[in-house]
Amino acid sequence: MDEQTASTERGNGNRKPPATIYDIARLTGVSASTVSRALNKPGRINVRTERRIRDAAESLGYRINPMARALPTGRTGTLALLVSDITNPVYFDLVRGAERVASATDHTLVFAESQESAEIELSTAERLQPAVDGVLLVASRLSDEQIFELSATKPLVLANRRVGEIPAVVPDVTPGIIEALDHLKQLGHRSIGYLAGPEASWMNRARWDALFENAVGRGLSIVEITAAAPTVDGGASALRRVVASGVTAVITYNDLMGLGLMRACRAEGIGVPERLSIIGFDDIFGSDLTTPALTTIRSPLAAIGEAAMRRLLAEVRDDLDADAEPPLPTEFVLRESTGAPTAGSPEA
Amino acid sequence: MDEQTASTERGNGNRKPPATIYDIARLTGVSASTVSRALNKPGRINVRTERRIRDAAESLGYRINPMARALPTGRTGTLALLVSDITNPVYFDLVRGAERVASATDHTLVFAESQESAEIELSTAERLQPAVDGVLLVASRLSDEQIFELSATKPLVLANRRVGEIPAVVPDVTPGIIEALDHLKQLGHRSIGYLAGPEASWMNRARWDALFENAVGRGLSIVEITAAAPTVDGGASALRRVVASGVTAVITYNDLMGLGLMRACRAEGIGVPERLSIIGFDDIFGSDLTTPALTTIRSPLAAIGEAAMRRLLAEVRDDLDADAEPPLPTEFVLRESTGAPTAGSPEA
DNA sequence: ACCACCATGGCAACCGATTGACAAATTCGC
DNA sequence: GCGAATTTGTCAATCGGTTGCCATGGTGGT
Repeated sequence: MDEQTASTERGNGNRKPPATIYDIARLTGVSASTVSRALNKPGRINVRTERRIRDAAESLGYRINPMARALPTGRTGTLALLVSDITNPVYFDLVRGAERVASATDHTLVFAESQESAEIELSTAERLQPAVDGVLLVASRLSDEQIFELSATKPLVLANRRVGEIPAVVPDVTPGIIEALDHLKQLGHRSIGYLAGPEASWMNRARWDALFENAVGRGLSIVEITAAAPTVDGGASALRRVVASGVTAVITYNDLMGLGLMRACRAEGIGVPERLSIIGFDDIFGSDLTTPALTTIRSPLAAIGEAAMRRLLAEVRDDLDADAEPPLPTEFVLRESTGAPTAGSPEA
Repeated sequence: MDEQTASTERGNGNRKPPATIYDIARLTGVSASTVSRALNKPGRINVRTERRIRDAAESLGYRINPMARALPTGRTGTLALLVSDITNPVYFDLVRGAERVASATDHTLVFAESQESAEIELSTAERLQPAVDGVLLVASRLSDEQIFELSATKPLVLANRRVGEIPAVVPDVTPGIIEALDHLKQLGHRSIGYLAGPEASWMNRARWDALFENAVGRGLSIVEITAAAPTVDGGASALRRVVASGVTAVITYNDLMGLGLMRACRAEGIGVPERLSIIGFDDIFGSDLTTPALTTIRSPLAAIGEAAMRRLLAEVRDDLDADAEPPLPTEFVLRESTGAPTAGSPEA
């Protein structure tokens, strides 16, 4: 006794089934294959016939069924973008740049987050892979092996991480860091702290390494300070350790932590930049809205998103050129959260 | 004779074609249809056979091909989410809530932005529709007719907008607004401004209407002030008009504009909240990081995203219940950008 | 006139999975 | 022990497009 029969009677209502190439074929009196060619292989079919077919398609409101097309061709026309945390403003511009390139090339972007969990990241990537032509992993937390395996199945590109020979797009952190260090040195700072990001983050390593290298070269002392999480709260709760370390300036793994640190300073009555100079990383939305506005090292996020997506498209198309990647330098953005240390000359 | 070891010869290299149910069938000595049933219809197949098949699938690293499945069934297992602007932090939590529900039900979320253009929104929606089971339109800028048409093709749900009988999830703006107005009245404000959002925004209308209704009922005077854009810059550039209007407090269409207004005040030396009280809308990321921190009317964005996605899933499944939607009240969040007007009692 | 050649359109075999109909094998009732 | 009921698994059609190959007819060169 199943009432299943009257499926579309009530409720959701009456949706007209979408038109197919067979409908167009019937309407114009040609075969389906002719319709298919008229629509995709310009020139292959007589212009007048093609016109008729296009008109018929138009009048029927025809939209190609991407699934049906994907089956024989193997191309889905969609690309996946995986980030660790959507609510992290760092990815805004990156996502946006990627989206721009994707839609400019008539690709659909599927987007997912891994909630900072390597496990979720892996299962999500695996779930997505069969449905897309390629995957863009942003700041992946996976192990090198896992990434290699994923990359063996479908085209894969990394952003803000490097693994073996797998195509990757990463900014050059050095320029911004050099500027920042020079700036701090010139202000009179001698001892600098780095409020570190997640262990598993490749970018965290890259930043620390560049920082270390260049600080030492300039005769500045530098210490790594650990934090609970690369978030506002993580930055805030690290203040005690920062103070205890005795540094006069801190560079944080990202702006979120810088902002958190600043907030904690305010709560504790520690003047920024009088008693502590703070420099963030990334230049996310909002870092120029605080008081004082956050000095930071900007990553060219939109450009990274675009470049990574272009690289992925090349990979999908199996283009063998794609070498002319322009460099993506970071840039020091001077705002208000840095100043001379208290031991130096007093404010004018 | 397994030369498989040489995984990455050159270039993109040699990707092994993914396993199909036919591979499993061959390996286990049954037919493809048996494999299909073993994997999807628990109980339909002998348990021992099913076991063998599942093991074989596992060992081959089998992943179902969503395209191939979608063809006969008509179900793609993916849902589309369309927002006007990804870089608008307002959508963060909403997107996240939606994503959570989608992945909890094993659905893939496709995500796109319309860059505040109705035209792009329409074409994107049309492009996405054939590839998904349903569409979630957030704060759509389309006309009612266009939305009706889209909704005639596939299941569609609206968030932050209402059109006819189309399923929609919108917060109840009134509670937060009442609290905000009471708060301002109590501080001594008599004349309030509303810095308006986009003409085409349904939510802008809804907020203004509720504001107007309740302000009048409280004996407060209220004026609508237009702004160029619902952004930080739009808010900043509206400061002159705000000042000219003579109001002592402003409620802005969203936090972005509130933040912009605050920034402009700072640049002009206008004290907040001493000379102007500012209340935003939404409680986006960053609104508690400024100085002063922005008082705002919070929308339950994550809950909206979740509810909307649940509604969409019900729609897709053709569930006929789905009436028990809990209300989604806004909430007043008191921070530091509001205070007594200068004409009132001086600060203690 | 003869033939090569090109433009045009149709036929049919896929792509990978689903599912109704049915055959073979097994179990059960009496 | 015989037919009936129930499992268990196979066949073949189908979803909507794509594409290699072939058939047809017209054109032009010599």
